[in-house]
This record gives sequence, structure tokens and C-alpha cells, in this order.
Amino acid sequence: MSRPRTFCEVTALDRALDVFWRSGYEGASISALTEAMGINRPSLYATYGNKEELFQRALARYIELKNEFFEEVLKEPTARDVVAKLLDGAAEILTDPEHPVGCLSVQGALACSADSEPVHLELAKIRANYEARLRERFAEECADGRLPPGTDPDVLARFVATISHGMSVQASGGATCEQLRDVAKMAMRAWPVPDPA
Amino acid sequence: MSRPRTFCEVTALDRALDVFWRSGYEGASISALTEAMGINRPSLYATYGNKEELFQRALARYIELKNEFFEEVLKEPTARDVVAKLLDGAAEILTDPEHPVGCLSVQGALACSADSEPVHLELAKIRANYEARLRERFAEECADGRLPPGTDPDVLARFVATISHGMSVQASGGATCEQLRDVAKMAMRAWPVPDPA
DNA sequence: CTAGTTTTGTACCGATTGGTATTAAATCGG
DNA sequence: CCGATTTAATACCAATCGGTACAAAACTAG
Repeated sequence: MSRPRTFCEVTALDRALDVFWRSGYEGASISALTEAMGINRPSLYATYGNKEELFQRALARYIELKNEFFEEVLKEPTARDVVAKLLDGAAEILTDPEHPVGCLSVQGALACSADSEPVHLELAKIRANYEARLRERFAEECADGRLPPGTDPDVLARFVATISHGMSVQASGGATCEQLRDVAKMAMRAWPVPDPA
Repeated sequence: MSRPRTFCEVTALDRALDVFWRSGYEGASISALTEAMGINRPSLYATYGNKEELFQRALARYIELKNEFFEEVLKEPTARDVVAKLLDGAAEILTDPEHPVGCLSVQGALACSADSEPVHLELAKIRANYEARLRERFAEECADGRLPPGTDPDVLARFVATISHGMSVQASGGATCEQLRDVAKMAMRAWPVPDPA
């Protein structure tokens, strides 16, 4: 019925994700994107809308991939286990040589021109969401009395988010997986419940 | 002997610093810079060289200002006091409404196009330097036996740096001073020496 | 008042930015 | 084989990017 497209929509999106991840939203030019995606400009605009929509779709794909691990970790029996696995996994993911270093929600648009404010806000929302998910998980255990009385799930969640995002910055500066693992391990010393082992 | 300049070189530099801090290196256009600095293009290039050199000078000024606080904190009697004061002070500085939120060494160029690689590397070096200063301070106390045997100053420094940079990301997302203070306080629970109070 | 020096403001440079108009090529239904 | 439809590729758009050439203006030394 019509000419078939010569590229895979999700493969090309993954390539775009890689560029955004490595260069940030503003640092990723359309030319760099099309080259990495192996398509030409009109195909990009016809398929994904514009640069911002392409970023949003790449971001959605990124979240989708990350959430797989996140949801799995949330199933751990105790909040302590959740955080330990989460931070240890982060050390690995943030330095995985298969992908650009760091986390897209941090690398994407921490500081940018006013034109990119929507993207900046979207990423802040993603990070806030991450924190909220953790807070809910911790709040359960606070209510159950499985965390010491007076423990604030808000602070716990913010602490874990701070470590996570800090690890992303460290990874961007060249920190290795082992170094980040050490940081994760030390961070666990702050946890209100001691290591059972 | 010649026509006098109509602006103050360091005041204009401070304005440039503000723009770089808020928008990042790539997000700060020459037009935005000149407008904020209250000077025109040729004056900028004649006085500061080019965009990258202007950034380097703004960065140097930034470091100069921050080091004042840092050096003061390093004089605290114990490593624990150093870190407690450092993180508590960071909560304040990173959210100070007088300046853009976050830390320039994090906001400046975490991810960027290949063209800005020199700036990206320079900022990573600044962060590495911060970490190194902490490590040296902690190493002293390790050698003195004032920190428990087996304590690795490397890990301590990396941990504190991770918290600091994570707090910068949190600030960029709208975290308040009080919220960051809570994080700082919780982070201190991980310290190998307990709170004497 | 003049000559020399530096800063200022305007107006421009080529290159690149995100985004499209247009035409040729490729497929399928008839 | 033909017409309809959609993609592909080229070539382009105005706007902005970082950076400058040039001439008028403002000052001082003589």
C-alpha cells in the first residue's frame, strides 16, 4: 500500500537515547541524532515529531528499561534490602560500558537555556517520582513498625535519591563500579536498621 | 592615554558567572552573557578572550569564593566536624536564593557536545580536586589513629563528594535548605566515628 | 588643539541550529 | 501495468551560534 520504511522505529530510538544520554538534550544536535540513528532529517520529524518529542520518547524508553530493575528491587523483603540492592545495582548500571555513564535523568538537562526549560522540568519530575516511589515503600515499613519509631520516610527517600544522583555525577567524572560500590556500602551504614549480617 | 572602559571587569565577570551557573556552559549564549554583563560583544572578546576563556575565569572566581568557606571548614578539630559543617553549609549554599541553585562544577557541563569536552574535563578535575582535599584531610586522621583502624580515607572522601554532588542535583530539582540539611544529618550516621553529642 | 591609544557600538562573517518544501523512489491494490 | 500512498533524499528556510572588521567616540600626553 505504500513504501516501507527502511529502519526500525525502536532501534533508531535507542540510538537517539544513546546520543541524548551522552551529550545531554541541548548538546545533542539533530545532525548528530540523525547520523547515529541512521536516518535523514525528514524521516526523524515524520516519525517522532520534533526534537523535544523525540527526547520525551527516548526518555520514556529509558524509564521503561530502568523500571524493570527498579520494580524487581522493590520486591525485596525489607527496606534495607531494597536500598542495598538499589545502590549496588546503581553502581553497576551507572558505569556499564555498554551505555553512556551516569543517569539520563541527571545528565539530560541539569542546567540549560530557557528554551529547554520543559525538558529540565520533565527530568526533575522523573527524579521526584523516583524519590516518591521510595518514600511510599519506606512509609509502609514505618507504619508496620518495621523501622524504628520516629523514622521519617521522607528523609530516607531523599537520602537514597541524593546518593543515587551523586553517584551519577561521580560516574560522569570517571568513577569506577568498585568505587561506587564502596560508596553504596558506606551509605548503608546510615540506615536506621543495622545490617543483620 | 586612552578611552576608559565603562564597566568593572570583575563585576561583569560575576554576572557572567551567574549566567553560566544558571544555564550551564553550552546553554549560556554570548548574547545572554553580554546582556547580563551589560557590555557588548567586542568588549567581551577584548577583555576575556573567548567564551571558553570567559568560562574558565568565571570558574576560577567561583572556586575562589567557595574555597573561602572550604578552607575555613577544614580547620575544624576533627574530620567528623569537617564533614558535618561541610554538608550543613552545602545545604545552605546550594539553595541560597542569592545565587542560582546547585554547584557550578556539577551544573556547568555534566553532559555536553564534543565541542565542550575541555570544559567538561575541567569541571571533572575541579570535583576530583575537591575529593582529593578531603582525602588528604581524612588520611591525616587515619594515620593519627583518630579514625578506626581499617578506615579507608579514599572511601570517606568519595562518600562525602557523592553526597555533596547529589545534594546539588537535589537542589536543581527544587529541594529546600531544610530538606538538604536532613540529608546531611542522615549522611553523618554513616561516619565511622559516632556523634559525641 | 593635536596626535596617539584604547574602548565603544554597529554591522557583519561563515557555520550551525531546529525544522520543511519538494521531488523521486518504492511498495501495494486494482 | 497503473494510480494511489507513503517514505526517502536533497536542498533549502529563517534564526541563532561564536567570533570580528571597522569606524566613531573618549580619553591623555604633548
